[in-house]
Amino acid sequence: MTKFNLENAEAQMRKGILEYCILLTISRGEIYASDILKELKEDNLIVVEGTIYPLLSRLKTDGLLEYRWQESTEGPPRKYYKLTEEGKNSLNHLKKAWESLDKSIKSLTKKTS
Amino acid sequence: MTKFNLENAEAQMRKGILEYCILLTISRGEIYASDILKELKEDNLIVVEGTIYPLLSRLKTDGLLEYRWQESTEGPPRKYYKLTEEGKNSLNHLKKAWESLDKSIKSLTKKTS
DNA sequence: ACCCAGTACCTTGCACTACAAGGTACTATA
DNA sequence: TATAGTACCTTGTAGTGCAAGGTACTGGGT
Repeated sequence: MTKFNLENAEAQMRKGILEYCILLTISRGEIYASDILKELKEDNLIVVEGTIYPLLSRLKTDGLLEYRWQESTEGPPRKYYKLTEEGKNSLNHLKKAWESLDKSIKSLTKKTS
Repeated sequence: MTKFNLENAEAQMRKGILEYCILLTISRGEIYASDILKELKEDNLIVVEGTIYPLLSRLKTDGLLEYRWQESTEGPPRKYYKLTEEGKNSLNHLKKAWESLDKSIKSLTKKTS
């Protein structure tokens, strides 16, 4: 017997939005994975390492991101990511998609209340 | 070589939100699957049959929804769904989750611009 | 010299979701 | 008795996030 899992449902809600959030964060300037995680946590977005590394790799392979290595005095070298032109374009599209979705939900909520 | 697929990315964005949208729609009163689809399309939310039927079944199994059969003069009988008390509770939680997410994105966007 | 904590990268296997494609069955109309 | 329209449902696949684990660099303590 399955039981409705609210935490899971909320996690599902965050899915898919993540890509948009990461592109948004990188658009502010060069940044590396661990710091992206910290930034997102500050805005109450829960993400973990196992999620972000494969995602960054995929976005790099897809041509939305590029990176350079930089030495660190506090540990291993870091990969600093930034958006490519294509990445900036895609971010703009995702922004429109988000706004459209936001509008749809607001419309639905309005009808309901 | 994979290529970034914007439509897919936008579809991913809608994932997880769907459950919330369906509960919202049903909370307005008894309704059956095909009409839920029409309502969501009116608000620019793309959903298809193969998505909604398993989802409704799951929400019923989880105790968030209940339904009754009703004959139709225009075709086969329909399943009219409505929220249970637990369903109303979960909807409230999902609403809060959505608002939190919305807030996070707005905060991120603000920093960026 | 050695170990350990902290940082930063990455991979593998699993669970979950949406979708495409197909199927069943009822009604009304020609 | 076909055909179109409605409404239900299932199966297989692709894509995503996560938990858990692994590698490797730095610096501080003993």
